[in-house]
Amino acid sequence: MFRLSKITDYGIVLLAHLAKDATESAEPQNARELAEQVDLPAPVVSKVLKGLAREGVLESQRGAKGGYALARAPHRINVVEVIDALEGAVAITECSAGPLVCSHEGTCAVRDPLTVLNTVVRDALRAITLADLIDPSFAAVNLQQSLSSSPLQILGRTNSPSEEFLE
Amino acid sequence: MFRLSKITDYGIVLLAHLAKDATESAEPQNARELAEQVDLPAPVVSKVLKGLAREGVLESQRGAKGGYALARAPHRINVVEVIDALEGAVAITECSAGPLVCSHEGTCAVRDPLTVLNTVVRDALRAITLADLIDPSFAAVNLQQSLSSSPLQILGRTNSPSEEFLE
DNA sequence: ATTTACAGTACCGATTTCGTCCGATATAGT
DNA sequence: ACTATATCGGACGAAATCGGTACTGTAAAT
Repeated sequence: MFRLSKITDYGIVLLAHLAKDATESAEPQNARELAEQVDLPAPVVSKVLKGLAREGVLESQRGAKGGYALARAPHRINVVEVIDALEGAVAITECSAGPLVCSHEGTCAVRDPLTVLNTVVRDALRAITLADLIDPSFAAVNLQQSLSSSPLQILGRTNSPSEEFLE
Repeated sequence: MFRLSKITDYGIVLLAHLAKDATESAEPQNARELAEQVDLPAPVVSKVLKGLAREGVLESQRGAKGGYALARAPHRINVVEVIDALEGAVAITECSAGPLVCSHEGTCAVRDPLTVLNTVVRDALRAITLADLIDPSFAAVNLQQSLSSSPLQILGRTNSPSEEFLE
């Protein structure tokens, strides 16, 4: 299905890296060193960090001894913020391109439901924070649990899903 | 954030259209007529329908009087199936391109969590069916509810999210 | 003043996506 | 059998997007 851009992927890796070292060192880390540690080209890392700083996920310190540091504690930075910062908060669909798609019936029949889809996905990702990403126990536990439960049950719907899909 | 490709968007629109007429007419609808009804170029519609048929979301009938029909009832076709059929089930990230990203620490620290992200998103979309998309009450109800609840609560986590985000 | 490091932007190459087209194959009706 | 109708499968070209680089400007520390 849809995937994140590499830039966003890098952003998550970089933030996770910063989050792990965020315990004591309140000192900002500069882009070049960070690039070495993560083994990515320095210009790219710089670009990613700039984007995150512009949107308030990171705080930047200019000049000598400058660098980047998390703007908040890891558990208060969620994944949607990161994605929005690096890919510009585009929605799940862009009806903008085809305004006449549903012209024969006035307003499109699935536009509203698609925004619901969008909201569901965003909510799911908003619930995951940087702290979760660097928590070794997070992956194992949730991967298992999510197999037996459907997130939308919480919306009051029990539409008996997902036994008949092979994937 | 990440968005669906146009092809997938068209696919959802087409399926919703078919689902609405699926009540009685078990007769297949041909691509050309469908294209007119939805006001999309015929070759594109054809391509989309082909993809959906190949993956078993639609059933195709060749020859004269041929066309496409839903392979199952609308409530048994979910959104993830549609996306997988039309975009090839690519994952949320593609580490394949940069195998050395995390070489300095052996295995990447965030790979597993990212797969969790992927699972969460897929589960959220799997819970939504074609029947939901054409149900007028679906959008209004869930848009409202999803604002006050976090899908991940169901995973046994209560990490008190989302009051501090402006979006 | 000099050095360090972020800020912003512009740019090019590569990749992906979008839409189209064509020959082959299967079915229905005459 | 023949013909008209439709899907099947793949290939192709143009357009848009993405990934990565480079360059100039600005701010802070010594």
